[in-house]
This record gives sequence, C-alpha cells and structure tokens, in this order.
Amino acid sequence: MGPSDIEVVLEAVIVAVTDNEPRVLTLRSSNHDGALPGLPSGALDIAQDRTLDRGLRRWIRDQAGIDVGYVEQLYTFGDRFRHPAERDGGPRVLSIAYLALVREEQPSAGAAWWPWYRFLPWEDHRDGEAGVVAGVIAPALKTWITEGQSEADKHRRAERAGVVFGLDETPWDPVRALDRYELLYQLGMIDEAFRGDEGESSAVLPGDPMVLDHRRIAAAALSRLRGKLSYRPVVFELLPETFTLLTLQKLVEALNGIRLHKQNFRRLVERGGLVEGTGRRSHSGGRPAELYRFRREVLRERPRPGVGLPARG
Amino acid sequence: MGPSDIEVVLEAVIVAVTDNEPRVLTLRSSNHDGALPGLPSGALDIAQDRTLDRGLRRWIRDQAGIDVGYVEQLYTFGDRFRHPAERDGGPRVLSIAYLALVREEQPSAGAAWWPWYRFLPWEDHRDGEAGVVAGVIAPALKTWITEGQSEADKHRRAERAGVVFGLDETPWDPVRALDRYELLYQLGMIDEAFRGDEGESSAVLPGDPMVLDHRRIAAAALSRLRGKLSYRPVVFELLPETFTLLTLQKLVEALNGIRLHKQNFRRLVERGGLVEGTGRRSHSGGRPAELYRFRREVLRERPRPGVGLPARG
DNA sequence: GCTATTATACTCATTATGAGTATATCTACC
DNA sequence: GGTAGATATACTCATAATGAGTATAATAGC
Repeated sequence: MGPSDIEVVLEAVIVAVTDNEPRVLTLRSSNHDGALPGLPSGALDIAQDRTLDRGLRRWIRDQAGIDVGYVEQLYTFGDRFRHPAERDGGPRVLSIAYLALVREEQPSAGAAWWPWYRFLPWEDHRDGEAGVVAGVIAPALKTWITEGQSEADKHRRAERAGVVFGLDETPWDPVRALDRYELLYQLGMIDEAFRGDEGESSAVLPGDPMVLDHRRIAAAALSRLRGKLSYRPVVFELLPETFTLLTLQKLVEALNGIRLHKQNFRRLVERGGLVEGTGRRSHSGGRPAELYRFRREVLRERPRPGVGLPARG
Repeated sequence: MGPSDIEVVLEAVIVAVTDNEPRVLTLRSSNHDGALPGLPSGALDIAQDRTLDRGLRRWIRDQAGIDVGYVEQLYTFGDRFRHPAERDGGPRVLSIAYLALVREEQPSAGAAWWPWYRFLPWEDHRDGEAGVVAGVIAPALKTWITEGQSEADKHRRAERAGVVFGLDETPWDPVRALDRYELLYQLGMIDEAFRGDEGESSAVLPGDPMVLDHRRIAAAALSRLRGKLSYRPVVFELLPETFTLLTLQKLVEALNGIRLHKQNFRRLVERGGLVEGTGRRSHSGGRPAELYRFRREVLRERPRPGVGLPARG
C-alpha cells in the first residue's frame, strides 16, 4: 500500500438563515446509506483547483448552484473506517470540512435546505430548556454516571456531563455543541448507520441522522460559528444590506439557540460600533424600527469586533 | 492525473517554555532549502495510523524522541506550489498542521529547540514596543498605504495596517499574530526562499526564515495558542505539577508576548478558581510564594475556564 | 381615541477591570 | 541583629461593563 491510497474530499456545511431558522444545505446521497441526507462534498481536483477554497467554491457552484460568500476551514477528519468502503479495501478517505455562509436562500438543484436543529434538536433552547435535555438526555446521563467504574470515575463523569450539558449549577454554553455531540455519541445515543461496532443504539433520542459522520461535522460547524460570532462580525454575511436591530437579534438568537435581553442586546450592539443607522425605518407591526447597516470600515475601535451575548430573556 | 497524486503530510509546531522563552522544536531539513530550520513533519502512514493524532505522536516519538501531551489540529494547507517539488511534476502536497505542547524540555536527536520569537521577532513586546515594529514595519506600512490605488484603497490599507499592528489608537492584539504575518508576507517583507514569484524581498526585516511556509504555520500556531489561553486551561500543559503565581504569570506573558499587571493577574487567577494553594511554598529570592496546583476537576464553575489577560504593566 | 405591538430611553444594583498604595516575609550581607 | 533588596500578598478606589428591569414613544387596525 503506497502513500497514494488516499482520497481527499472537501465537505461543506453551508448555512443560511430564513424565518429565524438556521438551515444547512443537504443532498440525498444515493451511493450509500439509503436516503439519508448528507453534506455536499466533492473530491479535490488537483489539476484544476489551485487552492482548497477555490475547489470548494467550484463544486458548490456545480452541485448546488450556489455562490458562497464567507468560507472558513473547520477541521480535517482522517480516522480509519470513517468511510465504510475502507473496510472493503477502499482508499483511506480524508475529509477537509468547511463552514460556509450564504446570504440569500437560493433554490437549487438536487439540494435542499434542512433546519440545522432537526439534526441536533437539543441545541435549540429558544423556547425553554429544549425538552429533550430534561426528558431524555439528563436521565441517560444520570445512568451513565452511576455506571462509572470507581468513585473517581463517577465524579469525572458527573463533572463532564454537568459542564457539557449545563446541569446543576453550570450554565448552558451554546458553544459546547460539539462536546455535547461527542458525549451523546459515546453514550450510544446517536443513531447513525455507520457505527456498527459499539452495540445497538438507544434510538430514543430525537433528531434526524445523516450520512456517515456528517452530523458530527454539522455539530463542529455549529460550535465554531457560535464561538466566532462573539469576536468576529460574521453575522453580517447572513443579513441583507440593511436590517433592524430586532432582525439582528433574532439572527443571533437563532444561531446560538437561546433568547437574549432585548434592551441590553441593543446597548451592546450600539456601543460596539459595528453598525450605523441609515435614517430610514422599517414599518411592520408596532412602532417603526430604524434600519441599520454594517460599518465595514470599522474593524478598528474594538479589539475583537463581534456580537457578544448579553443577558438572556 | 488521478486523485492519488496527493501526498499527505503531518506537520507539528511543538512548543515548550523554558527560562520564560517559548520554543518550538525544529529540524535541519537537508533535503531542500539548504540548512534552514523546519518543523518536524512526517507522512501519514495509512497502514499503521488509525487516527491522525496517533500518526502524529508516533513520528514525533520516532524523529525527536518526545512524547507530546496536548495536541490540537491547526489547519490544513493545500495550495498548489507550496512545495517546490510540485513544479517539477511532484505530487500535490497536503499538510495537516498541528499544535502540540510538552511540559519538559527533553533533549533529542537531530532536533533542536528554537526560540519562537527568533522567527517572529515583532511578536515579543515584553520589553516595550519591540523596536522592529516602530523602526522597520511601521515605515514600510506607511509607504504601502500611500501606494494605494485610490483614496478608498488607501483608507482600507490604513485601516488594515492599524488594526493588525495596533497603530494609532488601536491596541496591540497578541492574537493577531497570523494576520501580521500575512500582511508582512504580502508586503514582501518575509524573506523565505520558497517565494520566487513576487520579486525580491526587502530583506531588512529581522527574524530567521524557515523552510517552505513553515513560518506561516508557526505564526498560525502562535495565534491559536494565544487565543486559546483565555478560554481553555491549556497553560497547565506547560507547567510542572506545582508552581507559583509568578511562574504562571511569566508563562502567560511569554506566550502572549506582553507584560501583565501582577496584582490584577493574581486576582483574576484566584477568582477564576482554576488553581488551589498547596500550603507549601517556594523559596527563591524574596518572600516565599505559595505553591499552587491546577484543579483538574474544575472545568465547571466558570463557563470558559482559562487565563485571561488583565491590565498590562 | 383605544388597543395591541414593537421600539427606544433610562435607571439602578452588582460585578469586573485598570491602576495604584501599603504591608509582609524572606535572603544576603554588613 | 539590623538593614537593603527582592518578592508576595492585601487593600483601595475610580471607572466601565453587565444583568435586570421600568417607563415612554410611535405606529397599525379598529
């Protein structure tokens, strides 16, 4: 086996937000796993693609007819047997995963926008505790903790479960989405076809499965995006030219999966200096709201420009 | 050209801190670029290495005789012609870069510890403004700004230079190490052998060159590590079991390349709950300092445990 | 004009942060 | 055994940031 028995694949979590619902672009992959949705992916074409980013943009355009704006590399996955074909002598597959944001939700060929939280229902806390956590996950964690080998082991388990899922005193941290996925996976609660090795799954956890380990990639993307929001002005990639502060807040809430305190959010954004009023205002519902625009020049002033998280509620 | 004309290489920025000096492990690579130092790197052995991390640890042990503790994937580089052999029909090289932290500075075979800031001298502001910035970089930036195509272009350039290098009102942000490297590179001030395409370099900038684009990888690692310090307790990977608060402070200062306010640093660390006193104390110099240890259980309490940056000075 | 609805302005207690001053406890050396 | 030098630790205080509200303003629909 030479070093060339490696196949390099680019995979993309392409995100848009419409109707306050974050969505990722999915394809029905017919080649494996029946009809499960999967992330768009394409092989790196070393003859054509000078850079990885270019390759990514190229086949996203080809496959889904979408021109992505912001693109960021997420992680490279290379564990053996991630891809089932490896068991039958197929090449080792190396996946370079990307996060991409698009402003407009263009319709597209065989692709479909799928609500992100359909894959990860426990991540959406916008109306309360997200029943799954209290109802299904917390009890499973309790059991898992009591099954620890030693007292120290139980303590470690309790510690980890508490931190990751915000139990007991610990606050819920939106950014820990990937940690949560991985703990659930370890508990056998992620019901994906590709894991044949660890006994049957509990299968009680709601949430749509995805092809291969694409749900893990989707969770990694969610973590990364949530983390980035607070120190980089990436939200604006998802917004139209002008927007009201409530629109912006709803967007941030949607991505973080939590509700925020309106007045404090406004204060934070205004003081942050990332936006400026346009004088125009939007009419819909109650009192008209001022329309704002993103100030592109102003990466200055604040050392870490971004939309932080003010108080909830 | 088939998809198999790709070579996958793992490269590691292995960091240790001794005598308040962050150092990275380097090798003299004899195969190209004469005697320039380079990062340790090894091909992924798909027959042997089940995961990328394992592969990395394996050849680090083989090449340098070091067992690394903390390991984190940084970025995957795949631009064409990163590797000069590609121009002569060599395979496309894909480099997966890692950051690794080791506690003890073990001596090793053909490897040598090299002060990180020798490669990136402008990143060390522990004794003042790091003369390079004011003396060499700032003037070059000024020229670059005035050479902008239009007024808007000049404004954008001034904006970028200001943010990235902390000029004018903007504060110096340690985390922007990679941004700084990339701006310097664009200005032709990075004097590396592998860039033959953009005319000759100014060559006045101090700092040792590295093989290929390894200096960029070193800069990326510095950015990542500095960013991570404030929200994850990774420093402790670099410290002995017990340590004084001053030792901890000096370490954080070394990595961030800035000085901190002692009393406030102490307050921050103590309130953070990451450490606990051991009752024992260290005798050296003046009044003995209490020895602390890292509290492993306590990832709880604070949502983002880490050692933040208090006031400077 | 009334109600529902959303926007925006202020207030206020609490906590965090930047920048000091003051005091304590060692070693080395006279 | 006293003092200088060095470091550790304790406190103070002004200012800014944050969480959680209350109060008021401007619209649409009736």
